[in-house]
Amino acid sequence: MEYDPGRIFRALANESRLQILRVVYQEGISGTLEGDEPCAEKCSCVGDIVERFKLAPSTISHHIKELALAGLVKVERSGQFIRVFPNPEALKTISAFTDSLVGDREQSDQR
Amino acid sequence: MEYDPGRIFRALANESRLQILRVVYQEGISGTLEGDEPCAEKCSCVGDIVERFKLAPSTISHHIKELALAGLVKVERSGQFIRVFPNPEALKTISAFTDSLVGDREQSDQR
DNA sequence: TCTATAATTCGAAAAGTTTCGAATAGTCGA
DNA sequence: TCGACTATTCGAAACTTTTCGAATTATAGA
Repeated sequence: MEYDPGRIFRALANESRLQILRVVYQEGISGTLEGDEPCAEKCSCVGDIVERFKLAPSTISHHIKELALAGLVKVERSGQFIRVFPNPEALKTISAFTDSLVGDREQSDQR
Repeated sequence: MEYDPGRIFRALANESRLQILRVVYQEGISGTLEGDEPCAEKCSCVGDIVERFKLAPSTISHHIKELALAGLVKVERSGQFIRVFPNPEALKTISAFTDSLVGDREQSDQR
C-alpha cells in the first residue's frame, strides 16, 4: 500500500491525534484482534478513546478518520463497535522520508 | 538539545516546508559551511530558497523560522546573508517517536 | 419492530495557518 | 554616512483545521 508523507505529517501535527495514536499503539487491540473477547472490555473502540479525552465523540471520530486516511491506524467494524488498531507499516514511510533527507551523507551528527 | 515531536510534525505538515527542507538537506551548504566560497554561489541562503519557490521572501522567511524553531534546520548569519543548514540531530526525535509507538512489539509487519 | 447503544456526518463558530506587501533592521562597500 | 542588498517583522486577508451539538446511520437485543 501507498502512504503519503504529507498526509502522515498533517495527521501527526495535532496533539490530540498524537495522544490517540499513543493509546491505539500502546494499549491497542492486537491481543483481541482475532480473539473473541467482547470489544467493550479493553480494546481501542471509539468510545474507549472518547472516555480518555475531554473531546466530543464527533471530534474523536473525525481525528480517527484523519489517522485512518493517513494509514496510521486501521479501522474495522465489529458489531456495534468500531475497532481501531495500529498499522505500523505506515511508520516506514516516515523513516523513508527522513532517510531520503539525509541521503548520501552519513546519518550521525556532523557539526 | 531537546526537540518537541509535536513541533517537528507541525513543521513537516506543510508542503512548502517539506520542499524547503529537501533543498536545504539535499543541496545544502555542508560543503561551504566552514569554507570561504561566497555564499551567493551555491549555498542555502534565504534568497536562494526564495528563487526556487513562487512564494514571497517574507513567506519563506516565516517557513524557515518554523523549521528552525522545530530544530530541523539551523540558521547562522554570514555577513549580509543568512545561511540555512541541515540539523540531522532533530530527525532522531522522529524515529524515537515512532519507536516509542511500536514499543515492545516487533517492528515488522504483523497482520 | 422498537429501543438503546455506538459511531458518523453535517453545518457552523472559533481558532490557527498561510500568504502577501509594506515597513523595518542589519551589513557591506563606496 | 549613504545607498544597495539581504532578510525579518508586522498587520491583514484568505484559507484550513478544530471543535461542538444536532441529526443521522448501523447494530444488537428485548
